[in-house]
Amino acid sequence: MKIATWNVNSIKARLEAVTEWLKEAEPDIACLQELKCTDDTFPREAFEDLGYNCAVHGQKTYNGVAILSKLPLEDVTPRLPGGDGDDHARYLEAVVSGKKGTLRVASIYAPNGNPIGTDKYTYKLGWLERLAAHARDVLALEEPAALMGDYNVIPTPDDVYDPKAWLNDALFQPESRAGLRRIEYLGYTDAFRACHAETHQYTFWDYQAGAWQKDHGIRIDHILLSPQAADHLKHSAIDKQVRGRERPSDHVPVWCELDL
DNA sequence: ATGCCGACAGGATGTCGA
Repeated sequence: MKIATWNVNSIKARLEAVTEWLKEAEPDIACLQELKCTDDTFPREAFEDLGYNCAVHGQKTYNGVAILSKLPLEDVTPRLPGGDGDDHARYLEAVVSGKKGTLRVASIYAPNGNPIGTDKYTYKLGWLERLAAHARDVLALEEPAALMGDYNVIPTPDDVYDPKAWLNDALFQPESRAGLRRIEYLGYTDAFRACHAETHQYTFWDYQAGAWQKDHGIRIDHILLSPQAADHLKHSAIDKQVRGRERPSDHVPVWCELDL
């Protein structure tokens, strides 16, 4: 089973790019983030025509997450537990049944958190804490699970072209990195890191300052696997070439293959 | 030190992203 995640930065602006990539990459499951559209304006027909079922948790202008799946989606659940009053559409979870059992998948769009020292940064750290608490509950189910999406966290200095340039950014703060690490230390595996020893592999390049041309990227989109899923991990990769196409998202797809 | 670019809402230019 091939599962993927991609922050598309507006599904309306990216519909052609996304359908083109789906046709060539042929993931069984694709988690999308930053739809920037409501449920009723999500272009589900375009994906259903390619054989995908759609679960959507949208929001006008900001955020919005979806799960596309060639297998039927069950137990579709939007929103992280806790965080009363949090109306951001940043989390969507569902269960699919494969040939060898179920896989729980989550499409995640963690807050950016900039600038540091503001309530946006506090919100980011609190959101990551809520995610960790939920990840712990998912882990207790002792089943294959993949929590994947835009975590908006650079895990280590090896995941950024120039660590010094990001020292004052919310994505690279010790507290942000600890928030991601806390989830990994519960027992989750970073699928890409588990498959690749080489450093400086990126999933995001800013639109500005020729970041793509200079390979000034950061790795912030991650697939975290529960032990029962990691046991079936075969391969993982970043579809970097997508960033060089017409009207690209600033993020590219990350995927992994599970023997499920 | 700040903007660079791009999407959105709205109908000019400010907000947000990372």
